[in-house]
Amino acid sequence: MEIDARKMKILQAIVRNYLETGEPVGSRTISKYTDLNLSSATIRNEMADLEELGYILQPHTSAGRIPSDKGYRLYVDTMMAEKEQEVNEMKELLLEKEEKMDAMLKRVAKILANDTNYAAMISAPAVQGNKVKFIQLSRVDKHQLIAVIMVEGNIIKNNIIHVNDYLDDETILKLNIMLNSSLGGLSISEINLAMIAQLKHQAGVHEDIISDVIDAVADAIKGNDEDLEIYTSGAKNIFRYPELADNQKASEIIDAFEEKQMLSSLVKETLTNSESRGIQVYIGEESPVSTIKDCSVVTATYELGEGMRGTIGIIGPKRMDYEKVVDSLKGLMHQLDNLYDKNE
Amino acid sequence: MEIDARKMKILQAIVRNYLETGEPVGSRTISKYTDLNLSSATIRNEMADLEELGYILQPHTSAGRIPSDKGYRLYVDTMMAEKEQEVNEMKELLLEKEEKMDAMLKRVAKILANDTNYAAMISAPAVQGNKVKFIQLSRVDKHQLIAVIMVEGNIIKNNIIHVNDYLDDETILKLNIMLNSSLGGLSISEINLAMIAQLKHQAGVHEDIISDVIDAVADAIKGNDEDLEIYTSGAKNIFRYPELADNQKASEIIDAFEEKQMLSSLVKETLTNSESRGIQVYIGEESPVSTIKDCSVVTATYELGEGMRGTIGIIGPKRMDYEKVVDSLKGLMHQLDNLYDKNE
DNA sequence: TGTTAGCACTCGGATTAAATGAGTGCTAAC
DNA sequence: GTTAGCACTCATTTAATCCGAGTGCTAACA
Repeated sequence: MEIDARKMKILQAIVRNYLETGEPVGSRTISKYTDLNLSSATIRNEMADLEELGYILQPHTSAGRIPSDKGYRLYVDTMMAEKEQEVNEMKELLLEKEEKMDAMLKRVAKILANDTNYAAMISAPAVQGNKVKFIQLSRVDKHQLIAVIMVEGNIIKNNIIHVNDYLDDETILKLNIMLNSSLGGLSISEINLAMIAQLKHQAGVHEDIISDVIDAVADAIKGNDEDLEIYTSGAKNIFRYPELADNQKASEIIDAFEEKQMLSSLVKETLTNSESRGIQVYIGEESPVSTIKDCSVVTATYELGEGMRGTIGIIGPKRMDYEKVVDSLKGLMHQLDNLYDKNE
Repeated sequence: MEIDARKMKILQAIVRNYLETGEPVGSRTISKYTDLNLSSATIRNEMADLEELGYILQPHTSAGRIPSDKGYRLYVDTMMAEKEQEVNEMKELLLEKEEKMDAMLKRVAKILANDTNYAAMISAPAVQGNKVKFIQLSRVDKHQLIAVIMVEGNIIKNNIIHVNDYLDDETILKLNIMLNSSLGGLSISEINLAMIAQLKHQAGVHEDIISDVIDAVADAIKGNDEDLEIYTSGAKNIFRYPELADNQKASEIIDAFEEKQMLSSLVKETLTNSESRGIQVYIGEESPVSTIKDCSVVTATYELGEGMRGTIGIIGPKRMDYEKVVDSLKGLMHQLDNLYDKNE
């Protein structure tokens, strides 16, 4: 058996209705809901077929039908296809340039959560492949140096380096010149072992320090994989949806939101999956994070200049308003792009 | 009517029993629970008195009694008095020196939450009154300077300063010397307007920059009041306690945990209240944060070297195991102190 | 005067039973 | 292929009932 146009229409009606109400939907409802002008009996026949095909299911005998993951998937896919061309004009979110990246990200998450009534997360742009803009080594006191490293996108890292021997001003100056001239403008992938060996050689007796500095640089450029910074907002929104609000489930979801590294697998998956910059939808079990398998996740990849990519995500019940969420995310992606242009 | 020794013992028994079970406790239970050897009838009489005094209350007629906020308060106060001298030996929490302050704090919160089965929060040490250890201005490119400020306790702040005119190396060097010699070793309270005016005067045409740097320094030393950094862990633990786990309450508590600035009033209150370094208990409505008025909060102030004080807190149901929590916090405070000594 | 046994009474929560009604599958007629 | 009709199912709602923990009060006791 194949799914035909009419079945598709009925499926869509079922999904839409279920998104609204959260209640299983019956044949009579659908027969009034659609413009098909079919009796409930006919709908019932079609629904039986749809069930056999696995797109919908019955929570129990004599209840209406709800969409299965597969049903949601089909719905989302066709909806996304329709949205493909559509240039989206959403209301301006008033994103202004803010000095601090983290404050901005927190704000974005908050706006998104408020706007959609779902939970929102955003990952700080990973600076993978980013280029070194500025390096400086300074002496704080006898045994402490501080390394300041700035990479493209004005992200700054500091590392404290402990040294045994006192370094005089001249040596430090030399090291600084050396570091900047050899590493400035390079990205992590361009800094290879040969170069490091060369640097160490040049540094002579100070090769330990160079090695520490290089580590710091590497750290700054690649951004530690594990502690991808993730900001969240609106976790409390899950309590709006009874199907997520029972203790067991809520507890798991809240935990995922608090121990943010659980979400990082989601971010990673999104970043690798997205060819350039797509919107992705994970429905229920499809999600890489097992503790939120009763939720759906809609993610978007944003790009702040070359190479600086991050992920925005909306997490809500499976019956989330995919259409609205996709719109919101698209609008936001757009704005983040603009923001970067203005920033430069 | 006054509360006498026997009433006190009965109140303690009621509180303890309620902490364990979470159920209202009746006279019969208490008559067996205590070593007073009194019949339930006698206990009933005493309980009627305790109720009249406001230490306990009945959720409804023909239910047992539960402690009122006032009852908890009395219980906690007497318990704390007993603990006053007691030097506490708790199991080592394996706190090791970690390079990054924030990672350490997150870990402490996590340990605490796991250890107690309540929710935990910790605020980063506020650097109030801290002294400037090192200031450096460097040129990143034509129009960008970066100011690196390190204060005691190795906390580093970076500020990017935009300038219109190009500053040559010599000027920057001069500014650096000037800044370090005039501000080094001073705390915010010691940097006054006269000094700033003097600095600006010295800087001549570059007074704008000085002004920016001073701002950055002020920022670094005092740490912005609003964004006290707060780390939390174990929010999901609230679901262990049915009296907190209903949608409405859980939602509010979770929100407070996510929008951490709500907790900052708690931190501030704690820091100002604590003469030197006490443990404080806020029961129910006593808490400065209204959204967690169904919880109790136990806070401790820790000190990492002079002037760097932060707050650790445990948030749980009113029937929390105050004794254990106070012990845990005391142990942790102790360890944080040690940590600092080792760090230096 | 303080303590205790006994008893009637209260009331929330659990248990059970019945009623309700939304929704289904199937059949037969159009 | 569509539809009306009907018997059947079953989660949910409502009402009725029971149960028992716990109380307050009184009278007797030490």
